Amino acid sequence: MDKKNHQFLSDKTVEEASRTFKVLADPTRIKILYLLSQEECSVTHITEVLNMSQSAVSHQLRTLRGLRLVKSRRDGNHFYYSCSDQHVINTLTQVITHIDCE
Amino acid sequence: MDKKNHQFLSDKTVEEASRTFKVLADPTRIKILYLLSQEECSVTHITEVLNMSQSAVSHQLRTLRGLRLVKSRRDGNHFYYSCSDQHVINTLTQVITHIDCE
DNA sequence: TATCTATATGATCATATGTTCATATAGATA
DNA sequence: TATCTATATGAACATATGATCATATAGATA
Repeated sequence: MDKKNHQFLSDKTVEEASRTFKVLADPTRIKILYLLSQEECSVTHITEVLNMSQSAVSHQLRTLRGLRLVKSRRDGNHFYYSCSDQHVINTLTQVITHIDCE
Repeated sequence: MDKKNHQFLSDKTVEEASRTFKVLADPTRIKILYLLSQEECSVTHITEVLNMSQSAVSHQLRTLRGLRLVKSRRDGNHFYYSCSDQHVINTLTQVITHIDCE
């Protein structure tokens, strides 16, 4: 039971890290975030590009909004979404880059 | 439907990224990987440090082994585990560092 | 050799999560 | 104002996942 020079993680840190990775663990959210990292998009546009149901996209956007990873602005009947957490985007991009360069 | 200068992700890339993030999404695996990133550990040691059942730890190690994120060596009755995917460790460390510096 | 220790693993069960379906709503338009 | 369009959301359902329990196994030791 000798405690060495470890950096122990607090439960809070672990939970927060888990939360971050959980968001990125879903293929649909990966696609949405990657798309939004390149341009602001309306829900309809996301739906068309990803070839998904409007409902599924909206639900995922709600999740992402709840975690403050995306933000939206209204223009008439359209809502335009964009990324609002550069760190998460960086993490996503790094992993994708690493995968693609193999 | 105008396709702009997007980097589109292949399904394979998305799936692979998802797989990576899924592993890191579980608190138990975060703790195990972080511990192993600091020192090689026996299953018993992990079990004690993380205060978890031997079975739960073994199951997670099996998962991690299957994804080649950890490797093990035998010494008599003990199995010593260590990390074998530095990129995943880097990703984990970066996210944790970002969380802790806030 | 009988037993103990360290580890692995299959089955089961509860929980979490993502999609679909149906429906609600606000702004635009006829 | 009636209707259409874009988006949001609750309910229901199927699937995935992690922990536990019971048990198996190989090496160490009495």
